[in-house]
Amino acid sequence: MPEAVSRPTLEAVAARAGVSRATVSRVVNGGDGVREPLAERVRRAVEELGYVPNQAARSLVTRRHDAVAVVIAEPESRVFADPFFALQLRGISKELTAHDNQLVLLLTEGRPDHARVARYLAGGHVDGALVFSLHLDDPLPGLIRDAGVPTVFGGRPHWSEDTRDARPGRAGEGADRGVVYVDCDNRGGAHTAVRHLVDLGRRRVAHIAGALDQTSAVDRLDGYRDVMADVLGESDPRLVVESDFTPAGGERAMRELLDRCPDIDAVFAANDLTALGALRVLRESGRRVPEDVAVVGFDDMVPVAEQTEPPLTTVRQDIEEMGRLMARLLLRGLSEGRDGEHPAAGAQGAPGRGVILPTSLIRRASA
Amino acid sequence: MPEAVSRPTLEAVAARAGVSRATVSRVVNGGDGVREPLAERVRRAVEELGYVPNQAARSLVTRRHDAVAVVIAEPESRVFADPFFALQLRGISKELTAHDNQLVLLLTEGRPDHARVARYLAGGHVDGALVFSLHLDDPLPGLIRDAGVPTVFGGRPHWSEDTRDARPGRAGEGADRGVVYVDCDNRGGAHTAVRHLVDLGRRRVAHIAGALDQTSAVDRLDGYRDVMADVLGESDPRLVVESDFTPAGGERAMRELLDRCPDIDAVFAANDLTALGALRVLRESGRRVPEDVAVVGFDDMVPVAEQTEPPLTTVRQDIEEMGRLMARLLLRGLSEGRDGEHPAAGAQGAPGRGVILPTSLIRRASA
DNA sequence: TTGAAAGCGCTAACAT
DNA sequence: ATGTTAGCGCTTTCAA
Repeated sequence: MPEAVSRPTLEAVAARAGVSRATVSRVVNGGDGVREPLAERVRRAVEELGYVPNQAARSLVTRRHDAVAVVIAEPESRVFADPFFALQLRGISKELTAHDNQLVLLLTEGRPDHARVARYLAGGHVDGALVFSLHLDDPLPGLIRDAGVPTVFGGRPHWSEDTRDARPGRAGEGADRGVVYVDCDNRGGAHTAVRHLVDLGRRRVAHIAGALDQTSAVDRLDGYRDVMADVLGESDPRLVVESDFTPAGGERAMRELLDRCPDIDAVFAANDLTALGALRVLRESGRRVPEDVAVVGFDDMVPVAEQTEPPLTTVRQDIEEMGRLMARLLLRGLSEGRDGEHPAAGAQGAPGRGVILPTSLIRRASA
Repeated sequence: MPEAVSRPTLEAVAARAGVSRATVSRVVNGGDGVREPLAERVRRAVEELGYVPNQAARSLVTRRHDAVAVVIAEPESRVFADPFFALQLRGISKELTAHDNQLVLLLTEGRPDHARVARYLAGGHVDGALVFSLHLDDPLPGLIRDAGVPTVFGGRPHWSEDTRDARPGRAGEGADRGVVYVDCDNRGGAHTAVRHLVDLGRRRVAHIAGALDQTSAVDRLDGYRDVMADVLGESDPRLVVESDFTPAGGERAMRELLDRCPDIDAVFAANDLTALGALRVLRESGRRVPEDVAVVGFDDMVPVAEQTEPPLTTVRQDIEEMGRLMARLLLRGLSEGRDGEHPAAGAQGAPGRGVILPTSLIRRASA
């Protein structure tokens, strides 16, 4: 297989078309200000020579890269293993592609990688970054902020000071104004799920929470509490167990719950995987689902939710759309930054801090 | 948040260190041929200024990008949705990172994207490509070949003319010599799985094949046939059904199989998801697993395989390692291409055509 | 061992 | 509307 041979340059195209480099450049970049017959000649020359612009040369002068970094921290964690990220990436990819941007994927595992990523971003290799921050104590988001790269976060960062972070004493504390992020309505979705259980007549509704160092877990817990407080005046703290978003964790939590309160008549699990574990323990314990205990999950990971026994009622979020939206927000911010507007605002401009996507309840057999 | 401010240049570092640009360049790139005291001064200046080389400028002259494209065709398909790709990406990412290369992710959906990807690769934006080709009729691999970019394939391409493609009349036909690819030992893994079932005393062993336009499905089928022919002299064609790697497909196939041959005493499913569907139908039909029918899957997608009832015996492949290996092969080919050697060989050099990773049987309860 | 200088291929002022 | 020209920041001969 041949090495990449030297590609034709602008110069070559210009020679072939009998025009100057500037003219070719104009045609190649949108071509306004060039009379049609000439433009056509140039286009033909481009075609004949198979000319493709050298991006490096172009970036050198424009200081743009038409490339965006996607940073995913700790791919070991559950998140990367489930279809979640695949879908999100797909959404991001579609949007970037539609705007002729490339996707540079940065996966990190641990500290040394953080520095590497920060350096890369600070190095101005990409025009912006889409960052998935997962854990409360993750230093990466901070580093990235410091790198001064326009950024949109996936999932509410813990320092977002958003009002939906209902925990007193946290909101606003050390927070940044103007952080742009996209998330699904975790709290609202949880609300819907628990409401559904309550509407079914259930009163002893337990919650298996996710890892509470992730905002999604916290928000879902808050949504659960909203309803419980609303309906029952107060929620029995014994009905909540923290878990870790995994099936094994779900099993452990369910056992603990059953141990504490054998009279549970419903469970809202922080995600579908957790629900999977819970279902198994419920079955082992001789309880029928949904007759004895109704179960609702979160995520609607279809391959999982449809295959459980019974099929899982769960809260769906449009994951691909989240990805697409993140990319759109970033690109919009970038182009605004370029077009003057609020040059200093970059991606963190007008659109406001966070965009929350709606969720919906998918009813199957488990509740 | 500030826009990316103008970063310090080589020039600035040179001025600060009181040396020429050339000297700084030397130090930054490995620094041989520069006396220690000077080199040290340069390093300090780099440090103080927070200098990061401008990759565009560098690429412009070196014609290298230290970037590799990962092309994944049809992310709609099952492949992208399951943890498979996430793991593979992780392996690739680790290896690339270790060699200071960036990962440019190219996801495609359909024809228009093919052209786009081909153009991108031909445009010389990256040094090489890692390509996942899935389907027999996928034009992408061919386009990529024509683009003249050093490439390593993930999974045996259908035109690999490898000897493990046992189907007569196919081998060699229109094939390329020297295609580099990495795959797991699909045929051997299938062999092991079926052998295991036979060793358990099963004789009516059925196979639910994957989509036979993918080489992995074909190779697994071949492995199954190897053993059946070996043990029973010949395999009953009614024991094989083609499916599609999905749980729903597995259900359909299992029904069909049960219909044709109610006396089946074992099933080898093309992957774990298929096995999942098969298990459900088996249970519905009143058969016990493994007592009445033993079941073996393929992939060892842990979250699935451990959660089935009963837990699934399956063939494991080291997916992350496959990714890592692909990247390693490509980078090696690239550096050989650069260092002279067989400049024309590029990534398709000495290492030979395909690298096949071993598989292993993970025994759980289903067989 | 170090420095000076010539581009890499492109865009964007500025001329015409 | 088109051409001329001056770099973008870097590596890499070539000279010293």
